Amino acid sequence: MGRPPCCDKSNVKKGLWTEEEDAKILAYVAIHGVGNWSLIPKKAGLNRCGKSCRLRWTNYLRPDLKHDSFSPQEEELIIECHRIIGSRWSSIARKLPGRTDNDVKNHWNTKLKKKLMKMGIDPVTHKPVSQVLSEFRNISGHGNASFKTEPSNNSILTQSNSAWEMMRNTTTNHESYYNSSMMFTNSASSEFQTTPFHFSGHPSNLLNGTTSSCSSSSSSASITQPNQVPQTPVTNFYWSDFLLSDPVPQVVGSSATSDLTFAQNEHHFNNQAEYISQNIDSNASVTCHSASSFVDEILDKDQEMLSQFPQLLNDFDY
DNA sequence: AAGTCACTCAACCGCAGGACG
DNA sequence: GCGTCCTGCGGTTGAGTGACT
Repeated sequence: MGRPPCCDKSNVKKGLWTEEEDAKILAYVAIHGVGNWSLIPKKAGLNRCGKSCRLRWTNYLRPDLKHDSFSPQEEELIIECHRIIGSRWSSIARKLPGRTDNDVKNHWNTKLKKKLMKMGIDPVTHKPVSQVLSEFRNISGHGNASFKTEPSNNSILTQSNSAWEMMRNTTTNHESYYNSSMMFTNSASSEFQTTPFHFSGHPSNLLNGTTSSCSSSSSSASITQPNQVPQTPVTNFYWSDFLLSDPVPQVVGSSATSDLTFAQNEHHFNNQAEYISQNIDSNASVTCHSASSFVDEILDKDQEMLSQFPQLLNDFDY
């Protein structure tokens, strides 16, 4: 027994909005304001679902929205936010005046993910692809060679859009743990090496180069392995500094700028992750092997985070 | 010119949670 | 406490469009 539909789907118009429909919503909102969207279609003379009206207003008609392309500063901010909180698009959008969660989500899926991948950075973990796969091997492998790394001209990125998505295809059990721990994992070495490799052995979908289920990804993505090796971060920031103020600078208008370059931001957050991992619990291993279960480890980490860094969570509406 | 493919982005869907009676 | 309504959210879809063959 599912939830009843919000309206009679068979009798409401769907698809793109016409100028006339937009005008009706604008006129209605100008007089009555927003709210009670379920009644707006009837009152405004629209044959649309109320939910659709709200979405049209929220994502397109709102007068405070920006309809121009994303600035480099906005893109950097999205990447930074995504690194910290993941795909909480509404939270990220709130840091970007004039942008909606839909805008941010679409821009991420169509542009920024590819941008990161071209840099050899996994867009899910924001770590170098080779490191992500190496760590995954440590977690899941138990020493067996489900896949191995070896020099190859075949970049992993030619086979999949994301190392993370490949892993997700392999197993889902590790996902939540890995995702949550990634942010706080103190890398054994901060010197990342983007060693090209390819899989050998199962899973077959990896062998076959099957792309992920990501809807916006392109099967044509053929990205050469970057020669650049990310440099060892220079410690200029500490997590506690980060918490003193809003962890993510808000872009105010299109003229807003960030003092940090993209590369500097990479270092910025690497160091924050390193710092917090050292302070959360020196006794807690960052690997799953020391925990009784994935869930236990995640819950433990969450509790530690909440007790020691409440501001971090508050800033992102946890 | 026609067909195919990849990409973008507006819109839809289902679910979750809060407010309220 | 329960049911209903409303809103917000993240994931996904598909129409439109431009590039390419």
